[in-house]
Amino acid sequence: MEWPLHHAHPWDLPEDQARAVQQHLRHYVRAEPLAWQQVRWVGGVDVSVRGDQLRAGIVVYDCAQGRVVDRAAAEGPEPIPYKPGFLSFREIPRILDALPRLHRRPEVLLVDGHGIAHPRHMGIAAHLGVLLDWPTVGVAKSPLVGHFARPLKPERGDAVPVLWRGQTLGMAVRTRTDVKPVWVSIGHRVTLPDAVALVLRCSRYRLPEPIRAAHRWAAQWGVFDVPDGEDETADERG
DNA sequence: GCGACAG
DNA sequence: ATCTTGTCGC
Repeated sequence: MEWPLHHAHPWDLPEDQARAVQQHLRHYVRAEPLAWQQVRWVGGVDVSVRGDQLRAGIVVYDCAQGRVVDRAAAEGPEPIPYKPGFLSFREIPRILDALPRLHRRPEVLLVDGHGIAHPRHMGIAAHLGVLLDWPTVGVAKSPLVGHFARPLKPERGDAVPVLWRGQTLGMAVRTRTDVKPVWVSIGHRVTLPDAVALVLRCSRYRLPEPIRAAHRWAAQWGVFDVPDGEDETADERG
């Protein structure tokens, strides 16, 4: 399955050039409505680390059936060490390796990490979205920049704007009562309210099901194929 | 200058 | 991210 790249660029860049790439790409982010009520196939993207190796795991979660219907993975050496603000340069290359191995095209991708809630508005979800020109949402487990507009209520469903330098960059969302919130921000081609609604719709626990599944799948080293009999034949018979 | 800092 | 047992609570 093809995933054409837009605004492609090198990945092995010194920090100042990586920063320049981010400053450039931020201008291509678009906020568009996404009919989240009608979305059926939601992608989950995550990367796991083992020693000096990275493994990207991508799943396609069928909201109608409530299960994973496709998955793909890719492994490779650690490109650069982790540096706050430059996560995408470390993880996206492996994600791009895994994507073409999918059989099913997700309508939107939920990415483990921030979208535009980033010092230069170029968190991993925004970066991936612009490269693919495909809808993406960032779902992070901890903040990178910004502060709450008001305290967050303990009940599932509450959400507060995350403000930074006079702008709303995302929302802290309580996906489960009495559990630490997640930080949701747009990646590309979605609006913030739609992103929050979608995240809530596919969350049973703290993290959305597609990301939970991608997390488990990314940690399953050495396997790259789809789960047996889960997708190919059904896809061909449409 | 100092502290903070997704995964 | 990863290294890791038990433990508290629904």
